[in-house]
Amino acid sequence: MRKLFSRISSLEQKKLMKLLETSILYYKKDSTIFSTLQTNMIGIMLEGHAQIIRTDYNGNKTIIEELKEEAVFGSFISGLTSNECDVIAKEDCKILVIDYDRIIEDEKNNHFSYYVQFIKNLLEITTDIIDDKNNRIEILTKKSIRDKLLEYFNIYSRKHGTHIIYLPFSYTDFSYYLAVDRSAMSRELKNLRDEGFIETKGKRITLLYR
Amino acid sequence: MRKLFSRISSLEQKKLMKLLETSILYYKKDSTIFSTLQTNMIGIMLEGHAQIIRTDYNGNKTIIEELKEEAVFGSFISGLTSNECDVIAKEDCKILVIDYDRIIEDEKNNHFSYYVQFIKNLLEITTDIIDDKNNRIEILTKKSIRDKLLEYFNIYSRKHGTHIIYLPFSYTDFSYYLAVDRSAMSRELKNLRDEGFIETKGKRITLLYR
DNA sequence: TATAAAATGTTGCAAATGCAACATTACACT
DNA sequence: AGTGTAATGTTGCATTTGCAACATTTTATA
Repeated sequence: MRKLFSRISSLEQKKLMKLLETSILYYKKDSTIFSTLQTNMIGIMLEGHAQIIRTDYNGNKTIIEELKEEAVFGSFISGLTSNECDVIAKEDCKILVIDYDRIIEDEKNNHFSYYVQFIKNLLEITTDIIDDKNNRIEILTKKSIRDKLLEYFNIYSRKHGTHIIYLPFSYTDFSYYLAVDRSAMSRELKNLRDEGFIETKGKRITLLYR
Repeated sequence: MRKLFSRISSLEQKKLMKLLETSILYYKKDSTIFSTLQTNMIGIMLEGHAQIIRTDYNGNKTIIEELKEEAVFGSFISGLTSNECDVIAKEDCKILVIDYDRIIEDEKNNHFSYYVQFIKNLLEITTDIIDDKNNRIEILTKKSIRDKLLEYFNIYSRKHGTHIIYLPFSYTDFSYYLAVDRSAMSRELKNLRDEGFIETKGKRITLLYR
């Protein structure tokens, strides 16, 4: 994962945070970090662990994203706008908050090299995010559950250069990621097993084709 | 739409293009601009009009994106990686090509204010793109065709602040965007009409609910 | 304006999937 | 270790959707 402060020394980092008038916020376990309202804010998880959670009209909760250390998040990144999403601290968290508009609008900081580096890092992170979103869209546009699974496997396999997949989330969350019914997905995984395309053991899936 | 060269004078723009060693390429109508291979390149359509087109294993072609003047495109933006996508000129085109790696890696240019402005512009464009991708994902994750349509309508309506929708593409392409069968979508639109939720006339859809 | 080509509308049918309900297993917490 | 909770596996059934085939309308092009 790319980092927001790579190629920036800790001294420069301090100057930068002064420049951007960032603030550091602390949250206790189980407290709400962001609600939908705050917009144009970028959060960087310095310490701790949180989850972006959506609650739909039925009250069902789904984990949209896991936020570990170094994770960058915010409304414009995660698509929180107009959705009923909250960011909930699963441990005590220390979060750096930056006003996105300040980054873009201020011109007086342009001559600080570390400031430019910071923006480049942010640009790299956003293009990585686009890449992830493109992958998900590629998967979601497949018509059948089988094709969605296989596309996920292909992308994972290509990215990691391996035929053994370790699911980074539970099967329940996996079905949400693919936007299909969990039990139907389970059925299709069984079909793929029976037909000899894959082997599974827990969250490890081995691709047997090709 | 945001522009890559906003807040940059034409003189600075020239300097910038020298700095980044950009090149301007000309393409005749119906010629192929990008094939899948070229990666890490950003294209800016200066003059003309092109389409990003995917050809699947059946030979079916679908328009992924329309590229009009000022449009920014490239593998990392459009998810062209590993897909059978081509960019085809529909008119004679004049395209500015920039090596993305050069933007990110070079540090010697950091002190040019217009260079920083350029990167900021690029950052803004990428965050806008993320926003679009998030919207599409939001739509694609709906289970039924009806819900996909309604979600599209809602997002459009919110963005444009109107209850009258002018589809920016054909119904055929619309069904591709929603990743559903065209005839099934047509059927569902008819249902929505019959139930009094919408009125349609060509590509104009009027929302009657709420 | 004529004609071909593309887009759109419509329908029957088969197949895939969502849904619900329940059994079984894994996991977390005390 | 024991107990409650969450995750996963399984299956029948109703519904939705994709697919195919064709009619009709619109658009593009000579």
